[in-house]
Amino acid sequence: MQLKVTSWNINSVRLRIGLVCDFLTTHAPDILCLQETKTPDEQFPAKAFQQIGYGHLRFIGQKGYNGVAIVSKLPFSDHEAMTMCGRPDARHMSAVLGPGAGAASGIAIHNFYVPAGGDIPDPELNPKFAHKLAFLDELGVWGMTKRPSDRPAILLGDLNIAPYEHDVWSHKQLLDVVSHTPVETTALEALRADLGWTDAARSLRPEPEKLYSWWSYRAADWQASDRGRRLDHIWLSEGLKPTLQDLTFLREARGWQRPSDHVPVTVTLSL
DNA sequence: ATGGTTGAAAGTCAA
Repeated sequence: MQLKVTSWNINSVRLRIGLVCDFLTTHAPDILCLQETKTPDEQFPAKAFQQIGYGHLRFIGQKGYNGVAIVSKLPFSDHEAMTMCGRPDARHMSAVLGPGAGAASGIAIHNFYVPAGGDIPDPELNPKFAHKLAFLDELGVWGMTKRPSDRPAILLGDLNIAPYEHDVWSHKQLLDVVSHTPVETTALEALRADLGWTDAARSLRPEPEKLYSWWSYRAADWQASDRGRRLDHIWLSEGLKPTLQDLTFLREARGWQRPSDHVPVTVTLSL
């Protein structure tokens, strides 16, 4: 079977439920992982997903900030929302595909929303940046000590870091801009490599090709200036690496009516 | 060096 999984920072799932449903009916991933849903659980638009064939939902949200969701055609056997950095931030949701998911059963999906980190790249001066670095530390500790290593897994989400030179429009100009500073990029790369994850995007489309998943709302013309960054990632555990068939950044989604500033990133696995 | 836009929310904070 083929398994299609999408990660998308939606920047309010209620505001963009129409776009999300259009995306699902057109591209039909088996699983969609959302970040920045900005929606308390009692207001999550579950029915809209259920009506178009996505009957298996796991979400955790807050009023106005953060929030993650896993929306799936395939059933789960288990799920968990980890509390990160001791805060009620709703920045993680995981689910394990259930026995009814065919060859995909047993695969764990980990959906993360890493803190953006504010503007000043100094943990002494900026508590948001300190929080981001602490979150990355905790992610590394979780990967080393808590994640079952015998279970195939996909780690994805808005990691808010563009790790490589060609993950940003100008490596030199962004070296002191939060999302591309050496302290962040080395921390992310270390925890990815040390834990044996494969970066799906760079596995199929290596540097120096430019790859972006986010373009600022502040650009006068995002398409013309094309000052993007690759902040959204899909990582595969060792065993899933040979199953990777395809990867797509849906750049056109940035040009939709009232778009998110992030576009959907999708992998297709052949199981 | 600064400003530019968006969302949730109802003045500002976060991104």
